[in-house]
Amino acid sequence: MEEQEEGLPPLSDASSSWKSSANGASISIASLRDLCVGEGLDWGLPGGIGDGVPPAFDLPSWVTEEPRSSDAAAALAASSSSDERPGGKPAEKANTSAERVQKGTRQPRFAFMTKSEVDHLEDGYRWRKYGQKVVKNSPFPRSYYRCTHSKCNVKKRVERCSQDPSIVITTYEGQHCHHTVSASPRTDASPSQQLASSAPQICLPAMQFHRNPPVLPVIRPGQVIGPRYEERTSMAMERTSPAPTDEGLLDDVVPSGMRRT
DNA sequence: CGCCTTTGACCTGCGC
DNA sequence: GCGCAGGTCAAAGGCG
Repeated sequence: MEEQEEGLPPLSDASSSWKSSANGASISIASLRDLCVGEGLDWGLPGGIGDGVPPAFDLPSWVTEEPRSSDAAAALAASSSSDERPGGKPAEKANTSAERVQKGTRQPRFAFMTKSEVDHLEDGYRWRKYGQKVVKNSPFPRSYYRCTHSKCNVKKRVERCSQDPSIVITTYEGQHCHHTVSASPRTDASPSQQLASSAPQICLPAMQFHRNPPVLPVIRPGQVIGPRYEERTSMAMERTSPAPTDEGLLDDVVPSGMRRT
């Protein structure tokens, strides 16, 4: 993953975020490509959906479709090798590493950086927490969620940035096979009402970026992103001038009924 | 009662 | 082969 440093844009203008009108949480998006660098976190933000930030480099193909390298394949395979083992019984797991890799590489993954005090961000879908793990070099546990939709195997991981506890990192993996949250019997509110009443909110099932992936400038480790972004945005999920290519994207990922305009 | 979170155990991959 | 780390399972308990 050494080549990731090539062609990276200056950091100063590389931002894209939304700010929650409810609690001021600012939301950014990063690529898993950046998440995978581990210790030397290079947090990417999609300039393509920022406020006028020009695309600086193209996403590697593996971010959205397949790994482009063995490292990426391994990373993806390792994290998603059990995607298709309902019940998690060993006998149901892929029998060979090749099979596991093949299964594991099909899930597009994207990450959001969110400046928020709450860990689990309402994004329009319903999630069930299935695990929590303390990760190395981070004082904060990582939580694992799965979409509650019966036929949807989208997962997401939520963790706090060890360098800035105010930042929540949400990594989506997979692609929703349904459009939006199915109203829970437990809640009286409609999905849009749930969205409207909960915050911070992100309405970007990021895996749908695979059709129109954003480009990702990078934030250096330790760089504080929150306040600066908050200065740049005013409303949650509201963008005054989406990039032309994002209009369709926004339409795709944020059902019109869910959008707050 | 159904859904959710919590949490310890287990599995797998990887590096040494 | 062993240990570590990440990811997942599943039982137990809580909550509305």
